[in-house]
Amino acid sequence: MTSTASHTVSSHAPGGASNVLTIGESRAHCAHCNMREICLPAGLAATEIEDLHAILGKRVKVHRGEALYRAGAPFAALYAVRIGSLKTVVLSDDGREQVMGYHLPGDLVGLDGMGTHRHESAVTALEDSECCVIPIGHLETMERLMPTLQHNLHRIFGREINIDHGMLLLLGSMHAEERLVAFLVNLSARYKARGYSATEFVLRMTREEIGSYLGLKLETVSRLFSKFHDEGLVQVQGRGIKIIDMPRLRLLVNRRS
Amino acid sequence: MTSTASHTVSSHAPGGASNVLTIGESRAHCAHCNMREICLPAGLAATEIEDLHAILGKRVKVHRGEALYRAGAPFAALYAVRIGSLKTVVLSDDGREQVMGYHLPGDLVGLDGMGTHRHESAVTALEDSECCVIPIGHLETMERLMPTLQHNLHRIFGREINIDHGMLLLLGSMHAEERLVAFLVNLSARYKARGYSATEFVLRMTREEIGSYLGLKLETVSRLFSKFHDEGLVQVQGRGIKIIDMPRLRLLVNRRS
DNA sequence: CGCGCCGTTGATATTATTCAAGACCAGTGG
DNA sequence: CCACTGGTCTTGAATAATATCAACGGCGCG
Repeated sequence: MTSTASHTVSSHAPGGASNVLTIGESRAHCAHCNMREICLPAGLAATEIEDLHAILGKRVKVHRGEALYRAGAPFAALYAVRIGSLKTVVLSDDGREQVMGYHLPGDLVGLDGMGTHRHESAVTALEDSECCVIPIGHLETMERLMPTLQHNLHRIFGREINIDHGMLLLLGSMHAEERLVAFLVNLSARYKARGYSATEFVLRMTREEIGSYLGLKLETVSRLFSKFHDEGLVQVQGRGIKIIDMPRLRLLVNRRS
Repeated sequence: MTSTASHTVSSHAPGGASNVLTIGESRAHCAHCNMREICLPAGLAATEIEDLHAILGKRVKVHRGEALYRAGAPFAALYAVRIGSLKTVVLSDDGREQVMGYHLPGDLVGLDGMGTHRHESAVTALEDSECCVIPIGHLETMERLMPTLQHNLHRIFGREINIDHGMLLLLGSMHAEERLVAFLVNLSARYKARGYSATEFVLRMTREEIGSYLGLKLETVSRLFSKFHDEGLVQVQGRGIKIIDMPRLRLLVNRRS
């Protein structure tokens, strides 16, 4: 992980001249991070953000396909996604793989380790990504000193639970079509909240991963995309998505039976 | 576990008003509660448990079929189940109901309110039940003063997330049969952890509720119970369950497609 | 260029749902 | 005591939804 990577990825890094050495060089600059409003420091005063910086570890870069952490790894930190996207995956005993989360910049990952102090699932980069490391020991200390941070953390835990409940509702009570629509609508909202286009985005998961995430087979996902495309709801070109008729999409999520 | 109800509530006056009845007398006695080892105070020193008592609200009694809280209610407290059993339910926009949790004594419920400060789901008693109330404001204060409590809470949050992930795995990748077996095996383990029989227990949910919980229809649940019964895996008599062949059950959970 | 992964599409099989009928059971009132 | 009632549970047959199997096209990459 401390591997001083051979090349810089930096789609964001200003000025090429800046340190090629390591991403750890600069601690995360929450104050200037685009995601500060939806990430951990949301609502913190400037001075508090400084305090928070004091406990941040170095950032880590995760190449596409590589793991931020694997199932069974000791729980040492939470991670805030800064750039890129990642998936949370669990492997059942018999080798079946299930995608349980799809994480965009600003999301906090790693919470699955809090219960047992070991990560129960693995997190893998879907593209070259970068995460801020928040060592858990330091975080707990800081939390005791900063009620706002404590509160933020609780909010984030709660949000995580709500997200999971949303997925339970999706998997437990929706048809294939509704699931995929809900997935698209949800993604749209999340991209919008992050300042990206709500109508045009690129999926970072294969059909198989999307299927696993939604409890469907990859063929079903593919067929549905084609269907939506034909019906003029969404333009689909491989992983490129352009939402054409959002109102009608929303109707589809809650159709009866 | 018929918890010495020496101080049970004086049956309230007729003309019942609120569905939730607070118990005036005794604060919860964690120190003597059968569930202390799996509940919030697990691992706390005796003096710490006393401190924890200081912030506990009154206990509440919830009659079968009534709500501990409803969706949309302001988030004011967490609740520890003391006696009985409850379900967590969400109602989707179009009126579909989905059971998302089945709670036994020792479980902490109400965490779904942490994200937005409103409960996103409702919790309803499946039988006459009793919960300890832990006001959230007091809890956050206490948490700052007691690292052990803070840590316990984090563990519980994490456990909750792991439980949800388990359900996601179940709903996302298991067949009907596997789901129902996993449900039984899980229940068995939870009853065992609480000092009850691991092989004989009574379901507190209807077939429909179980189906909702597992993403199946009630008829499917019924058929599968009959099938398991015929195969000598489980004796099923209405809601009475007696596990006959646990090893074979375990095999069924992870059968390859 | 050829190879491997990914995505699409069709035909078929399987699984679970839906619709329907009736049994069971506890509680209620005549 | 019995019949009645409403909710729950079981079971069967028909149906719909999704998975599976299979073939092929495309794209990126070494």
